[in-house]
Amino acid sequence: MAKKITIYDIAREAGVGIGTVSRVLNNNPSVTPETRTRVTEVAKRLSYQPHTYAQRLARQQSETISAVIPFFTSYFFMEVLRGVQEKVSEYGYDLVLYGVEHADEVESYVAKALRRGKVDGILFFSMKMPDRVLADLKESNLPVGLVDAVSPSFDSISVANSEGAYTATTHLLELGHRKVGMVNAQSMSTPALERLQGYRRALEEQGIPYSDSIVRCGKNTRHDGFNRDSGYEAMLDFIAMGPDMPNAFFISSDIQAFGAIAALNEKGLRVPEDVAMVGFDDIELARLMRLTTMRQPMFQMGVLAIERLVARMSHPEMEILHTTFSPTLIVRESCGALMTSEGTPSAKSRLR
Amino acid sequence: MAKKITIYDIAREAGVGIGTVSRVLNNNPSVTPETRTRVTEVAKRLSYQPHTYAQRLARQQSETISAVIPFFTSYFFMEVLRGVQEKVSEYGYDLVLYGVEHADEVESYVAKALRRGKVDGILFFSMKMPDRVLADLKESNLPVGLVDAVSPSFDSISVANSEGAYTATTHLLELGHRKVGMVNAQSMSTPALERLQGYRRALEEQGIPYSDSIVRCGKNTRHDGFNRDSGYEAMLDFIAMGPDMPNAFFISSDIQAFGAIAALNEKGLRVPEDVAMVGFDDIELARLMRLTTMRQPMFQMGVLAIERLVARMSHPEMEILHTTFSPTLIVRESCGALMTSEGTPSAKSRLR
DNA sequence: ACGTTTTGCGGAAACGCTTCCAAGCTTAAA
DNA sequence: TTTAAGCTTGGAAGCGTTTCCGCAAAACGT
Repeated sequence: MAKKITIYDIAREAGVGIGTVSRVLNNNPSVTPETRTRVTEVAKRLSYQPHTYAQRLARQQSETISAVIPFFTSYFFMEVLRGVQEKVSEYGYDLVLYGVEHADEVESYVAKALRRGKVDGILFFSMKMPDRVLADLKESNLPVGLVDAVSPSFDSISVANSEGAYTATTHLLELGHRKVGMVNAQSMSTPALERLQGYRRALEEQGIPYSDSIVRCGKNTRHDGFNRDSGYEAMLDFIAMGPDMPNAFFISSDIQAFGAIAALNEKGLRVPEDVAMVGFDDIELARLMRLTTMRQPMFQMGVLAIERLVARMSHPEMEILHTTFSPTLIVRESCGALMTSEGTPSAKSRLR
Repeated sequence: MAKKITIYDIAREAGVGIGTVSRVLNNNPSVTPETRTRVTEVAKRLSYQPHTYAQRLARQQSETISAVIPFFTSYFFMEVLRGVQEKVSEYGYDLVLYGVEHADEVESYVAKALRRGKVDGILFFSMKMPDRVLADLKESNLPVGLVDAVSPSFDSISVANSEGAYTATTHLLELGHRKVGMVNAQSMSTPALERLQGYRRALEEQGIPYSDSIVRCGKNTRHDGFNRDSGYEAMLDFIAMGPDMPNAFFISSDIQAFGAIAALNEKGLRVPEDVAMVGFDDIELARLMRLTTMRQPMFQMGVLAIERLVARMSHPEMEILHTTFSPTLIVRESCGALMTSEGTPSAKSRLR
């Protein structure tokens, strides 16, 4: 390792004081152009690199934002994270990533993050946090943003889950389906709960009684049930109902919808001919699979989350802002809306 | 913000010196049990949190590992990153993430990362770096690991691309296909190039002349062409060949294969009945899509990358290690191997 | 009883920066 | 010419730790 160069080396070499060196390096205007160039040149010649942590200690700020994500890797988070990452680097901050699996990990993480000065701001993704943690967070005055979660005390970016589910279900209803089932995720999850509500509301609005018997959730709990296998299991369960099985489904995530399609195909049933469905998320592969779904502006949510957080970092007293995106219905073929009059999918469309 | 508590506050409150406080906090054994408990109690009472950056400055190390990733978000990287993240937090390091789009960004990033003490180690993903950058990196003595890339001067974790392509192509050949085309990614990309070589070798080994005319790459260059649209475009191009079109394809990534399938379906062609194909990666959805593919142990690659990096951080003089994983052939239905004797896919299988 | 070692501890120094203050020099105003 | 007001500048102080050095007291050996 080449010997470490500090501002003292530069000062000596350039025949100035360390204060001047620091001023030059930080573009402080009160330095004559001559001194400035001299110092700059020496710095370049010695290929000086400031010590990040010394700066952070002296400046009392970290230039770091952290993101706390449950179930690291799921298409939804990845997409949001892309927006986050882009914006973070645009602002010149560092992005440190924490993946947590259980609620207790959040707690221990928060404790660490609260180490004075460690981060300038934190983004929590889809986390349901214990009240005590929320209180600690609030008391610490650390800028915090919530993504896909809501709490009165912090800024949040979320999606109108209930509304989206309502739209999806209504779409199916308007297509003439009377028996619309739902494949849901684990009911402990807030988005899952909200989507269930929207589904229910749509049904009731059309005078169709809600029934627990046609709402299922697979047993696989990974990612709170927002996974392929949970959808697969749930659909297998439905198929076992025989003729009583619903012929249309609102499915609480695209990835579960893919699992459901797999289950249907295995049993010789086809989408949308035999079963119509609408998903939720609009992940990249939904387009490929021709899945009708509710689009969430994931990338944009990530971008906005950082913009908001940065704004709060500079204006801590800013009023708390909650932004809810309304998912939009993307009609593809899985809902059957694009079927030709003969009852077969249009030329472009064949879902398996 | 509650007033900041420092070791001085603890020292005063506990009636000891700061040295002792520090020793207690760092589990240095030369402190009597009584003093230790007294200090510990005071620390807890004041809910002391050490200042991370002061520690890093004094200790001269960052407890941070960074990952530099091109094209943030692609299934491959995400999966590897999951392994990385898991291991990093197990070791108690911070993970800071950099997404870069162009080679020049890498350069400026490396410059920043080399700021003394900023990170304890860096992982580069699938990056082809200018020699000068490699030299700088080497000279800096900073522990570096390469994932999905190789260079003589650094540890690396990669996949036997050529071998994998060879296996995939051979599989198709053994199934009786004589005209096997290839959908490739951008040829600037090393993995793409290596996969092409493997494909070619397989052909030649079976006495089939290689022909440029049945190797295509879509124009979409996002992610170096490892994306859905590039596969879609390439396949459309093939279809335009009419009867001369190959009836089997090795496709350089699963995601491209999905695009290719979409193109085929649009034109009324079916997989595997009309066209057989083998992909590469085995991303989660490959299973769902019944795509025969070459599996890369992505998660495990991430884990190993960190283990290796941490090992190098403690033993800088350790001999440089290159690990190459051999992808394994996962036979599903897209290759046609599972067709029943009647020439139709088996019960479970229907790829569109 | 008296050296000699060991143990526990206090606090200065160091880590490498930013920032503030005082001082030297100019330049402008009176 | 004198005084006031700007500029530049050097360097001390401060950020919150860790660590090293030295000292006193305790433990040990004889």
